[in-house]
Amino acid sequence: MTKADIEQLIRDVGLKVTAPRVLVYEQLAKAEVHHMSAETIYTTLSGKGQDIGLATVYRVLNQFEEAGLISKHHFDGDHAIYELAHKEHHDHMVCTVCGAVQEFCDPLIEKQILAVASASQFKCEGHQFTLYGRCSRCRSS
Amino acid sequence: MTKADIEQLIRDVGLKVTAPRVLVYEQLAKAEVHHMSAETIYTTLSGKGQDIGLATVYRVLNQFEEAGLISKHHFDGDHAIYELAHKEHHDHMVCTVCGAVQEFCDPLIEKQILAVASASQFKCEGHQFTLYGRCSRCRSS
DNA sequence: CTAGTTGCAAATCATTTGCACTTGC
DNA sequence: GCAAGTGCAAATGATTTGCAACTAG
Repeated sequence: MTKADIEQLIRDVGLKVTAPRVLVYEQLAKAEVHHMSAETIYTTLSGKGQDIGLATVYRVLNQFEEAGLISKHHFDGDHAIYELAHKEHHDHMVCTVCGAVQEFCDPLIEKQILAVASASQFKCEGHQFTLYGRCSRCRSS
Repeated sequence: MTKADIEQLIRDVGLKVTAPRVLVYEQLAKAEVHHMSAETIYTTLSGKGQDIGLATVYRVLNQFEEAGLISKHHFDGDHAIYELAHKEHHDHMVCTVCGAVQEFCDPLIEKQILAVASASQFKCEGHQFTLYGRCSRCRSS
């Protein structure tokens, strides 16, 4: 995804194209770290010499979330984690040792969710499903 | 469950039996509201004229959680919700309108979790699974 | 008696907001 | 030019902690 693509995306959701917005989006788009906290995004950008404020990072993230560009998760009780919104739904496996986040999607589970909800007359509008444990790299430690 | 049972439970996990501890446990054991926040527990007890501090409620809840007597959830990003620890594992459906919490347990989903984890060489140690939507009472509103 | 508990107030921590200044269009 | 966006500092809200007074065993 080029910088021009990002700018267009921001324009498309009705926001002005500004340096902080492009920077935050680029950061989240970077392959290695799809899942980041506001603080991490801020310190990473700030560390690269970018003149950006933490409050702005939070504001931009909230605007992006409202616009549907990104999604927000609360894997632990503390800070929120953000990721670019994918088209396809997916859930997460979070490593309690190294903090790595892997995505997965299981059709059988998705199907069962509907069954469970309808059995309780519950109108399900969304769900949050996270597995906690040790990723392949941290299994032995 | 009698007051004596509660006192014994507290003693069993190695804590002194004190008024705040018994009060908090009793409150969580009350049938109607199995899921409560620290703040709610505090105001409820406090409103009944009990001399208890909010900080103590938090401390007691944390001690109970460490002792395995209760479990803690983060249904939204904000305040934590506590409930007595049941023997059987279960997940939750949270009503986004009235805040009601229903429990459910689906063996098929539990089974799939293991399958998904092992497919990714992930050593699953726990999970958090919450459905958000409208409960039967709030479906129409 | 004395280590564990408590209540209160002050301290944290993540996140939000007020405000004067700056910038996109 | 002006509304929208920004940085900073101060405000917030949930939770934690320091500390002197209190109580269970």
